[in-house]
Amino acid sequence: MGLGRSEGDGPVVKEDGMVTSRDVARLAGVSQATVSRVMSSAANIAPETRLKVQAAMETLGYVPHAGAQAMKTRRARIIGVVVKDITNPFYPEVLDELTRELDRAGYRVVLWNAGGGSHQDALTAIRERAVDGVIFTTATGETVELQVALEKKSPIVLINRVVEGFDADQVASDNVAGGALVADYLCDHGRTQVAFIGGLPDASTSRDRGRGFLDRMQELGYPVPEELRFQADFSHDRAQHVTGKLLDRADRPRAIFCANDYMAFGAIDALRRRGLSAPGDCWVIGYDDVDMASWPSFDLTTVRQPSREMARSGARMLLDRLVTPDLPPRHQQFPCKLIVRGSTG
Amino acid sequence: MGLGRSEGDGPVVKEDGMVTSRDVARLAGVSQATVSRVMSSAANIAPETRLKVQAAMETLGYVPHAGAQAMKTRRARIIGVVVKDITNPFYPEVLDELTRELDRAGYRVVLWNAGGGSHQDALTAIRERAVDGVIFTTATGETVELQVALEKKSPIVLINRVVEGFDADQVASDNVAGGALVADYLCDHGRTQVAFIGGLPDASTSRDRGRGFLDRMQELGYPVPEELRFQADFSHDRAQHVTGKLLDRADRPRAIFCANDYMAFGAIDALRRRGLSAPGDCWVIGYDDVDMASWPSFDLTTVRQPSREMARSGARMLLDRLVTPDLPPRHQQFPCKLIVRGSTG
DNA sequence: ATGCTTTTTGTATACGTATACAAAATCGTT
DNA sequence: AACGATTTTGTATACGTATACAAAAAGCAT
Repeated sequence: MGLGRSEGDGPVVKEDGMVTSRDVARLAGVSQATVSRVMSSAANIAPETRLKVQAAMETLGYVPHAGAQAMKTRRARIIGVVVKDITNPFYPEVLDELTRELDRAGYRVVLWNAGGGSHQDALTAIRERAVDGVIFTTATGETVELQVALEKKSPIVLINRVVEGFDADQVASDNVAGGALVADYLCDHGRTQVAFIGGLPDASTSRDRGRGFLDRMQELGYPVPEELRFQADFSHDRAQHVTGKLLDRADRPRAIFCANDYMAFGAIDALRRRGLSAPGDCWVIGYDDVDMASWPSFDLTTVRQPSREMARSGARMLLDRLVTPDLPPRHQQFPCKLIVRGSTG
Repeated sequence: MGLGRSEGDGPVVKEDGMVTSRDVARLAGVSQATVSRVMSSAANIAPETRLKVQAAMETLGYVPHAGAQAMKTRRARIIGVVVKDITNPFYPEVLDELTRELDRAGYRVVLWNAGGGSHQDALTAIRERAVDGVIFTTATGETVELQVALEKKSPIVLINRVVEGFDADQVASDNVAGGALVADYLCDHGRTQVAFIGGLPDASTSRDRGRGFLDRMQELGYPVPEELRFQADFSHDRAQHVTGKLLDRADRPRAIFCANDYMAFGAIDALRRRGLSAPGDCWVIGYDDVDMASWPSFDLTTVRQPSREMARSGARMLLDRLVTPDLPPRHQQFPCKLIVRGSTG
């Protein structure tokens, strides 16, 4: 074993600015392998060697190359998160929680927002080993691609929206029960002529909330007629527009249930635009209980789903799966709760 | 050159699932280098070879390994974006635009949200070559670290918040002028006893908007007394709280200017909580003109800054810099415009 | 056909790190 | 002091891709 520097005496810093473990080795007078071992700290290293190496890393400002590490370790330490409309305040809350949880676990987060190709690109990113796994918050009809990905054992978790019969980890709230809660509440208060504004027809959230609500209304003897059911793509503006048309009808409904809060805000805005208000002229109920729902400006009655908890749980499922790929898929469902506020009653 | 397969005849798919360019080469009966050339399409390739290779890629489902590519090309094709509070609706709008623009350019986006270490970790990510550059939307006092990073020629762009004397690309709106606009408007309408709610004292946006506003009020002969100036950390809740205290005073101010819309919503909420309203009991003015500001529920008078355009511009600056690292730093400033709505006048 | 230029392809290597294996150093025991 | 066990370190190589260089093939004019 050499007595002096094992790694020769080249320039310590190249014009490129990149400092490699070899540079550190050279300065510390050890082999590159030893530097690597100091980094992964676990190994057997003589205390003085460790100090020498750490000093060299310090002076050179060594930072390992993420790509090289990813190649060797087969882990990128990056998680992808797919979202469809980050402008809907529900998603920032979920993202807030996801970034915190993943950050805590030492992962970075790649964000896909909107863009038709988001879901597909996220799956590609897994195959490129650019990300270790992906959390989908807005899965819908792309079941085929997802299925293919699953068969390749891609670590995937669905949160919020869920795909039936899809054998991956999934986290959702009990949307059917949540929808039913709303029906019960409205009927209890004698509001039986009501409208429903759904989101996207192929989103499980919208479907289940609608089903739970509409089925229960029917059970209770007050079926919601077709002409009082709408789809507004989870968009504030479309919900506002739809509600506007509803309000212009001769037989104005006495309550509107929206499949999420964001659309409920649109409904309230439609009322306000006409000089009307909730609950005076029409009750409005949302779903999610985003922070804004509790603001005095909206004071929205809504079904609370534990969004942040769901996010955390989804993140942890994914992290678990990265450690133990053969874990049986888990489907987790959180209970919901009706939060009564000023937009009703 | 060899007649048969140049890459031997190992297994075509390993248990790992990873398909490498070597596997493709083997199947297509060419060398790994040729596969690589087909990928980078630019090179000289015989049409039939290209087809053979493409077919092989297709059947094997080849996707290049991001880490390996990053290592060779010294480009990760990832851009970092740092945000402080994604829950503030201003940032989702900026993010929406950034993700679109960067996606279009073939870049993925790593998001840092909150967390004291965000800024620092983003800089580390550059040195790890995990990202090619970073867009900071919430730069404040970490000037030293930024300066160090800059000296290492790290591609950095600041948008929204800006750091004086910092020689990197920066995109902002003319916040001083914007603040002055508000002062002019209020005085024009005889509202001279006014309060100011700032964000964070070390955020350029808050500082400049405050300065523009307060200086102009003074110039016009209506200095805003110290006890009507507040800091509410750009938070809805704190602004609501501060406004509450303002409203409880004997000499209630006749208008409140908030350094961003999010806080203005808090101010409006404070009014509503007390059964008061804008503009009846107190005018409220915000800054940013986020989508929500135009919702009937808020109908907020505000200073519009072209947030989305700023985001796009910042993204392009960064992309330019990646191509031409020695570009002289550009400071871009967008003009602002007062948007008068129902919360005043 | 011959010799030339141009296109196409293969060989070899580098990027920066992690790790299996072997060599060296250290330690403890007798 | 000598030997074996243990700790520490170095050597060599692999991860998957891109590319400089050289070799082969193809094209073209004579």
